[in-house]
Amino acid sequence: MFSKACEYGIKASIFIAINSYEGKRVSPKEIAKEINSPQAFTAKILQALVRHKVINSVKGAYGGFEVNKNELKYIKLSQIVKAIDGDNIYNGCGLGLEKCDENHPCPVHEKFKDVRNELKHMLENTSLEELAMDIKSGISFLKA
Amino acid sequence: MFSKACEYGIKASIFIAINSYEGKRVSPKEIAKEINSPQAFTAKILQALVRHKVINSVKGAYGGFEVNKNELKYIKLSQIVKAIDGDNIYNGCGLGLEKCDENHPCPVHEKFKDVRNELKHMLENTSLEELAMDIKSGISFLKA
DNA sequence: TTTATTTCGGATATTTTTATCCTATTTATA
DNA sequence: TATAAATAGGATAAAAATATCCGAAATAAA
Repeated sequence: MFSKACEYGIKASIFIAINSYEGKRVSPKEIAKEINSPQAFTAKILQALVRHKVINSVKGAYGGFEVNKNELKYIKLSQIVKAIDGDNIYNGCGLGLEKCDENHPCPVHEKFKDVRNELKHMLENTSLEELAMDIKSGISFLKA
Repeated sequence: MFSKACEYGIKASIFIAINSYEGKRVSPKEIAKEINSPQAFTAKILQALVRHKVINSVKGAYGGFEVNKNELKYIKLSQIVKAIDGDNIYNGCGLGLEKCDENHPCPVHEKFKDVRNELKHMLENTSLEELAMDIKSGISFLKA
């Protein structure tokens, strides 16, 4: 469904959110340990999220990654997914046709709509804040 | 969502279905041309579908790929997807956790359920027959 | 201003997925 | 039985995704 890069990006963002909530910046090293991901690769993904302005980075001593605490509830999963995997999962054809729309649909175009809408709805209505809260309260987990 | 291999597998199966309906067997060459896919790679995928008994092959002169005309309505998309991409899209964790269930859920476990159920429902309730009919009647298309 | 710390970004390596090529095997028909 | 037409399957190749390494640039504090 999502690429490894995107999975790491989502988990990393949640961990950053938890810490930003408490005014702490975190490093790729801490993040990778907490979400059980390869550190250098994770760092690259964080860079991409910064470029897309999903999260913020502060260089130099006492720096690290953070998100604006007040924006936590407005940052949606969809932003992270689009930043890393692009919008193919939103707009791309389920069977990979270059051109696939109402006028020239692939065999599963109509059937796929419901799935895509459900996914879209989920991604656009799930905030980093709620995901972070669930981790904090022990309801969900970032690694096995 | 699906791998390229799976996309080819679905489109190939539909084309085979159309032809089997008319009593004709088809070759990887014809299939690849019709669904706009690399021929040799498509042939490998067809082999996999045969091994998983989704479609049938007949070797030698006048051979080719076919499906039992009478079973067309009972062959569901889910069988093709499982044969090629495995059941990860069904059972795998949305964020790639090795262990992710009700007792130890990933951050999106609950939210993901609806999406997965919608997808599962679609795959398990869509038959090769209906997809083939739509192509035959010009409602949908196998290539752009 | 120097130092230690930290992100940035280019280069490279590894693994997986996608794709190609060639030979062996099977089978219907002449 | 010989031949031509097919699929089967192993060996490679190419491309994309995943992962690692290292030096450059930025920055806070001593």
